[in-house]
Amino acid sequence: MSSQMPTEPVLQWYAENARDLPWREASATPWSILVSELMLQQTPVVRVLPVWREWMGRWPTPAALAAEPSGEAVRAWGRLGYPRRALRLHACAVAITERHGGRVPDDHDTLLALPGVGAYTAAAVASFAFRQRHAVLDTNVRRVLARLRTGVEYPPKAATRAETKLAETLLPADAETAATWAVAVMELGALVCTARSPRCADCPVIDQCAWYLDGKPPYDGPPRRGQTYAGTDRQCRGRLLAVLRETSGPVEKPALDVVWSDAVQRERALDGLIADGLVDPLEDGRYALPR
DNA sequence: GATGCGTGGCG
DNA sequence: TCGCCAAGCAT
Repeated sequence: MSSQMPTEPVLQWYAENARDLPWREASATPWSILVSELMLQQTPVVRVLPVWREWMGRWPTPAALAAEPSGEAVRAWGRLGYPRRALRLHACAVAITERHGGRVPDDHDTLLALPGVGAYTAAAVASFAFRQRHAVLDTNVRRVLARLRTGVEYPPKAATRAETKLAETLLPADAETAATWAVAVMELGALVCTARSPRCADCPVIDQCAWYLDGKPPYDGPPRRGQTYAGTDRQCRGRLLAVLRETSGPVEKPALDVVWSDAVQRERALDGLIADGLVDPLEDGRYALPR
């Protein structure tokens, strides 16, 4: 006999405990869901909420965003981090407007071809917006499955074939149920089966959790990545771009120079921002957000 | 497959 | 305090 499936208890838990997030409401559109997914890449929900609301009020359709300079998307991105995502979202809006009649595509492979849309985001939009049956493997789901079925505290750094197969095995046959299951497992990982201090007492499937039943053995693999930040090019880039975001028009070079003392690193970071299309060097020597 | 890419909150 | 972590993607 196969082991007990976690589907029903997780679905019931979700029905009773899901957060009221605006991109989950019935009024959410495929576009608003796509925007939320790009913003949520590596960024906590609480920080995304206000920016997402502003974006939806200002750019309710892909065409509305596509009509603006990409720099406006970068400016409105605020301090969400990884501002290349703003550029990619703008490029998404242009592609959707020009190639897909202004409608977010509902096909997984077509979604995958959009800028900034990888395996996770394509599956998430197909599932959440179009109620299709896809394995949606984000960091939350990977952690839940690692504990529940594999019996380890954390999943491997990079998603493996085995994880995908496992996720597909657990996917309910019915598409609508699968779509709810996908968001439910993700929510379980976000609220209960958390990385640092899991709230196992509140878990609806604790009775079948391989990790818990084995006494919650601590993580045993290679050291998990520690990304230093202070003094890095990333921090420098952030400082430079912040100046441009907070200024309405182009800025003079000295306005950029004052935010980072190491000139070599500063120039390298600025060149990187220009190469990424996040900063536009004007002919008069000033710098601006891109058109 | 390993790296680079922001930002801020929390244990 | 400070390392870890947060709905990844592109190269």
